[in-house]
Amino acid sequence: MPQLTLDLTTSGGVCAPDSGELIATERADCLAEIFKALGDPARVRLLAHIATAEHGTACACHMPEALGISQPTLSHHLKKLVSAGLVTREQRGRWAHYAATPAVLDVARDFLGEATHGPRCC
Amino acid sequence: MPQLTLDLTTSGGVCAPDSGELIATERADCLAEIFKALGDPARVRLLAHIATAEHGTACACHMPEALGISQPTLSHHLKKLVSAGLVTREQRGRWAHYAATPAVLDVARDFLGEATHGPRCC
DNA sequence: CCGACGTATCGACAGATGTAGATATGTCGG
DNA sequence: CCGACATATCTACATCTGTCGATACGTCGG
Repeated sequence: MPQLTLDLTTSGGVCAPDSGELIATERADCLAEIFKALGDPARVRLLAHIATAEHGTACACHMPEALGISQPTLSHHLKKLVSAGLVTREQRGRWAHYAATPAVLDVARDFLGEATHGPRCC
Repeated sequence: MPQLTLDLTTSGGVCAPDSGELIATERADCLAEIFKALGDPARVRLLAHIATAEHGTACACHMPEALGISQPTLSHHLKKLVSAGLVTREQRGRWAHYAATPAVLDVARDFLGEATHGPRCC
């Protein structure tokens, strides 16, 4: 059912009609998924740990003790990061190595940049 | 019960000892709170809408219809954004105007930048 | 082939979250 | 002072999330 009510209220009021942009639902969903994956302290530390590792990749074997979480919990968090595309998983023998995905990080960073710079007036 | 089993497994294994940095718990909590506030499509669109508004501030009055959500839900989301420090609230008469907080956005953006650039090897 | 090991999945549970209707609070116009 | 209006809070509820013990899966060494 479409909104047929003409909002004449705005013309009578003082509030400006509206000027902010509305980003597409798909993009909002995509960004929200990325940010949701980072919405946990354990995963924030995890990503930082992986991204700053020596060769850009980190083995999962030492993470439980390093972060103070159980191994199933670690696996759960890593799965979320992988699902969001923030990190990639590579099996090497019996060890799992994880690496950050700069492209996806940039997607989030670009959005924050747009929001920071505000309306491109000047 | 403390773990008394000496993990000599690591010395016998092939996996590198560990090199990734561990960021402080406080910082991880702070970042996670920011990202969690952005971990919802409605709030992502909300922030984009506010940040791209004409004078950098947006009135809440048109947001429910613009985003297709109810007024209590909008208020709930705005409260989350304010709590995380991503936006600030200013009451003007009977309207509430919201503005983005670039400093907090930069905190999140800087973290993503660190994670993107990976280990500062070169 | 077997046992040790690293990792993922399953099951369960407490707690958090998104949503909207009903209601309260506060502000303006008359 | 009262009614219209913008916004926040309260309440309720279904769903999601984080956590970990138990267990299954896959890989290696012997």
